[in-house]
Amino acid sequence: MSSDGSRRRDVTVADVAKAAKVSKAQAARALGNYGAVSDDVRERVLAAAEELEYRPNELARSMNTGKSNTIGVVVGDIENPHFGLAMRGITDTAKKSGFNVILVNTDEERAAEVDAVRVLLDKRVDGLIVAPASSLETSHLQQVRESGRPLVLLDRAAEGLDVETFAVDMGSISYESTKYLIEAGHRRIAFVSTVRTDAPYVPGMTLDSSQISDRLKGIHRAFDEADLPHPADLVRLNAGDADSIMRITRDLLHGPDAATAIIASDGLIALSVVEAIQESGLSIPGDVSFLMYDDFSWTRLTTPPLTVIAQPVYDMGIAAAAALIRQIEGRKSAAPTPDLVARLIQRGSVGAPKDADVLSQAGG
Amino acid sequence: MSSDGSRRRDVTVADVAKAAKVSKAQAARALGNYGAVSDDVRERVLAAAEELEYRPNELARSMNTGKSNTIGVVVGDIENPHFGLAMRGITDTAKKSGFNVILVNTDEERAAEVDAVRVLLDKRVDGLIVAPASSLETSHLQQVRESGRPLVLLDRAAEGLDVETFAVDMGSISYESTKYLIEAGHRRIAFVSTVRTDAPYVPGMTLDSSQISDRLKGIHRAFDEADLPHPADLVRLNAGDADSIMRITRDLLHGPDAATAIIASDGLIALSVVEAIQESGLSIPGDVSFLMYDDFSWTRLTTPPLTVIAQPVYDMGIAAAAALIRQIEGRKSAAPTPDLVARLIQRGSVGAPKDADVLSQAGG
DNA sequence: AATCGATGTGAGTCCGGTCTCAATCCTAGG
DNA sequence: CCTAGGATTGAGACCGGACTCACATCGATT
Repeated sequence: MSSDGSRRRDVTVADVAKAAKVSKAQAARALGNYGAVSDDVRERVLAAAEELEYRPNELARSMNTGKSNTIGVVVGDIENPHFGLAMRGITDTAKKSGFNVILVNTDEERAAEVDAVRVLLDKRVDGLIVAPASSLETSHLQQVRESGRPLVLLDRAAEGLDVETFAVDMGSISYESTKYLIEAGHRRIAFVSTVRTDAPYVPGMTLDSSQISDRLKGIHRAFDEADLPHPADLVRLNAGDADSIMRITRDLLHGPDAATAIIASDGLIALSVVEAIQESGLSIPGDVSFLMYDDFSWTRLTTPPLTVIAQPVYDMGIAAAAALIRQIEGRKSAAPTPDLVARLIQRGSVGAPKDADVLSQAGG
Repeated sequence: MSSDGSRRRDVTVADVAKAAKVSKAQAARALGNYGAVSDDVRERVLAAAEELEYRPNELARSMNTGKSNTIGVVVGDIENPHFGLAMRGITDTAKKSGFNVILVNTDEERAAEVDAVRVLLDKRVDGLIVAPASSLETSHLQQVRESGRPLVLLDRAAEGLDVETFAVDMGSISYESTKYLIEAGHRRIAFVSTVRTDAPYVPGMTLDSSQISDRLKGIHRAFDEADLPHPADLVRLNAGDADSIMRITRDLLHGPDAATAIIASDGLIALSVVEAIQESGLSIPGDVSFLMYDDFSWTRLTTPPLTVIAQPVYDMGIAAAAALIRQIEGRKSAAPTPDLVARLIQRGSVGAPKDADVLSQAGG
């Protein structure tokens, strides 16, 4: 079908052996560099291999070594730079140890994730890195464990699953950030996240995402500590596409009980929130303060530059891959897990609320 | 090593066959859904498979079908949202046809790319999508062709290689954009790119990247057509890390012959260029006009929003994957290649040059 | 009732490597 | 000169499915 002969049968050890006039076993030994081979044979085999442009079939090799030198990575959305960067950390690390990476995107759908894990297992990857869409329904991850293949989690934890997890401590950074906002005078602090829920938010409800639960707990803790009521009405989940996020934002900014600060749960949300704020003709931080998760480069270019919560995403990718590979190779944990801490980077998007007095009265 | 028994041997057809008290062949037929199998046997086999939690070994299957249902993707930098988005298009399309994607990042190093291609071929991927780091040195891609395995190119063309390529026509969009800048009064239009060269830029020199050559040709054409000299001194290649880009930008903005407009070759460059402009205390477009490739969401959030050249990156990914899969499945090109055209999106970062008169005199 | 084609079925081969095992070759020690 | 023991070597099993082939089985045809 294609221009030249096309389906040239691959050269195999047997072909090389024949060309070098030795047995298949000897050729395999010379090529695989194992067992005992005389210099004479080795030379002839290697020459023949070179001549025939022999390339070992990794599939066949994997089949009886049981190792594929491949790791599977399952993420929600590779289009999100958060994962793009983590992926970079993973592939960089994998390459160093001679591993390849199969990437599966789940669109944050649990069904897709279950499927992805199954397919990767069927493909006999040596291990899996998963950023679980749900922290609660983890039976498919449990199955990975049962299959005996190494698994590490990225970005999010999974309930009741004894697995190495590489994510930052969301509770403490959320607490810290909220405290920062409260100290700046904010009482009406909104939190916008894509996490899906069946019911509307009520404090303490069980959420699918450990990340988001932890962040909410952090917010809660900061409010409790300041002896202030936690404005549960400002927690907006189920923020899906750009339109819905903009609608939510407009809603938050509207009315007498408007939010004075908004925390965007990720970079994608941030884009739409900021856009909606700008479209409303409001200024940051004059009218609304703004805080977002992930320190993307562009956050320095807006006017004002945005105050962000930086997560060591690249390092998380590296750490996850390193740990997984260590497990695959059956080595004991040598280096302790590097501490993956998030940092609040104060730039220009957080200020005092416009009508601080009115609000503090309403709050107290 | 891990909590429970760990290395449980995988369940094979033979195991299922034994449990169902039929021959391995019959079990295989029932499971693989081919050949003739009586209802009785099928039932027993499926029940046994269920009971034993049988999962076919895709490796073994691939080995004698010769199909791995896997495609390899080789890109320069997955961290770059440009590729992140393309990757999304690829994985979405691949999944629909039951293909998995092995991703290799080359860091735009040709050596890494050569290696990546070899490894993927060894892994017996069914086809390859490559965004070649170099449009000139393409012998490794030629080898892919010779191996008979399908190959399509993404984002960049490769000299003298008869392969389906999915990229926008850089020449015309570059021409159009330059013309737009010239008509706005600009004569000193700078172009900043990461492309590596051994020698400093001279018009018409051979570049490693077809993309960049085409863009430069477009710029050239626009200048020629306007009967203006093309300011070759403002073409700045080898813009590597953020620091060097910022240095280049400061340099372009400095002195009597400063640039009045800057075109950033990609999103990463754009970030540093804009940052440098802002740091210099200059305003866009008051002091400098700015134009960049790729329409990332954040470009709408800066003040002013940035004028960009939008490329249908996601669609390019989809088209590339669809074409590759079509080739793999040996089907004839059904739908014609969708036209992948770039669009100039005028927002707020291009205006008239500050001292238009002075410059037009200098230009004419 | 003998024949024929359409199932059903099991034994065994093959894919392309890795690896075991027994046989053969060499060389140094006795 | 003979032999023990390590170095070489080739035959063949094996990994886990897919698939070929020869051999039943069985209802339908004439």
